[in-house]
Amino acid sequence: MEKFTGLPEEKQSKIINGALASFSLNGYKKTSVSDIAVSAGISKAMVFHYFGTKKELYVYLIGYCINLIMSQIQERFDRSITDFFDRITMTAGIKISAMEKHPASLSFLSSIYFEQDPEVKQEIKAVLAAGESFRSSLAYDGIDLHKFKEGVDPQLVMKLVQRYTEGHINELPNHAALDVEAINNEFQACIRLLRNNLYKEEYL
Amino acid sequence: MEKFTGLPEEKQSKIINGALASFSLNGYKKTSVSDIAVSAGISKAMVFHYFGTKKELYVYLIGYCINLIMSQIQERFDRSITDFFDRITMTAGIKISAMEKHPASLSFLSSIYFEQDPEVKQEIKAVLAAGESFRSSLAYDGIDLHKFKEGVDPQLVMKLVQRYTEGHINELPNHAALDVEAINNEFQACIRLLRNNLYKEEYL
DNA sequence: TTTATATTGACCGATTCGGTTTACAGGAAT
DNA sequence: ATTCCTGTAAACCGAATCGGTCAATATAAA
Repeated sequence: MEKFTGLPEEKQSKIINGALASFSLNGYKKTSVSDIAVSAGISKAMVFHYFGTKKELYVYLIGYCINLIMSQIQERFDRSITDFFDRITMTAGIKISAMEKHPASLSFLSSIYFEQDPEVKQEIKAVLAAGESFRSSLAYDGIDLHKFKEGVDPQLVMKLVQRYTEGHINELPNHAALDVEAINNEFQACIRLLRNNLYKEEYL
Repeated sequence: MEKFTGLPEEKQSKIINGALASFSLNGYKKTSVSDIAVSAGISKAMVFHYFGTKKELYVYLIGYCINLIMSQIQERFDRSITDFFDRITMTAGIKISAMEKHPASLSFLSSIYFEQDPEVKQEIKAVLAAGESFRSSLAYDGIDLHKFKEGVDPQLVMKLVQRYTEGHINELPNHAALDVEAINNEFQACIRLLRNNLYKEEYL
């Protein structure tokens, strides 16, 4: 792997982005190393020279993308925000900016969620399990759950909001940059609605 | 092909939907006939028995899906609506209901738009060209273009609206049935906005 | 039981797969 | 000039899979 990490950064990016695009588009099994080589503008032999096997490349990409968004999160995450909905708004903001800066990595990470090939399923499951607990800690740690009305399950609210933001983020690449703000506004309006109806009156 | 069209309808559907799903997911080249057979619950030999070749199957699916949405359109299209925005609202309604009734066909038709394999590119180009003029006739034939303010290009407005509805329709499968109405409302609000700002005052 | 048909598993040559090996181009050191 | 690296790709490998065929079997009508 040092063979690869020693490369000039620009070349690394080209290879990584080529591989990410190929895998995102067709999944693990249906993506051949030749595809990746063509998409990265190098020969097939170089892919093996750099990464050893197709699987090692795939696993490397998973780690690479996760590191990328992890650093994005650590850079912008503000643990001092303890309000449930403010926290959601902040994490959504991080997601959107990550989508703007590293679209290929994000779409690759969503693609691994559906990957079924037994050759990599294990590795994905592990990384996804780890990510799950991390994500829920981002959403819940230090949050004032007592602001909710009785009978309201924050976990359920989280699921709801999650699906909603997913839809919006999927839509993002289809729109020009100008629309992003409008989408954001709509998102915030939705959050406001939920807060108004799910919080106890004294916390509005 | 009569081998296939003579089959009980339910079996035909299963095969068609399996093939549509496979092709939509992985494109022409990356979809093997074995994939389709598994997805349709029959043996690979039967696919060839029914359709002759992989390409014939693909071309048949294109025709099948186009017939499907064409009949949907003819069933619900109202040529007497001459207002530009009313016409758009109507066609969007048709699209959405088609998406609800035949999601696999719709997603297959969007996938052929990006298909690049030379074995089928020609056929797709032909059918797409024919569709283009048809679609523009749906949008423009008999429309009162003089309602627009001077300097407003209806073609441009069409492009704008088209992109907007695309985004919403892509989002559709991600949401529960209850959300569809909300999305529709938002769509109509957008149309209203455009009409208010692009029509001459005497037509508001 | 015979006959016609629906269906498939096994098979074909060709291609492509993941992965290896060899050969070559060019710079550094001798 | 020659040796010796090193980064790179073309050619190659056996195995798997491709699109497609066919002989054989299961099924049902006669």
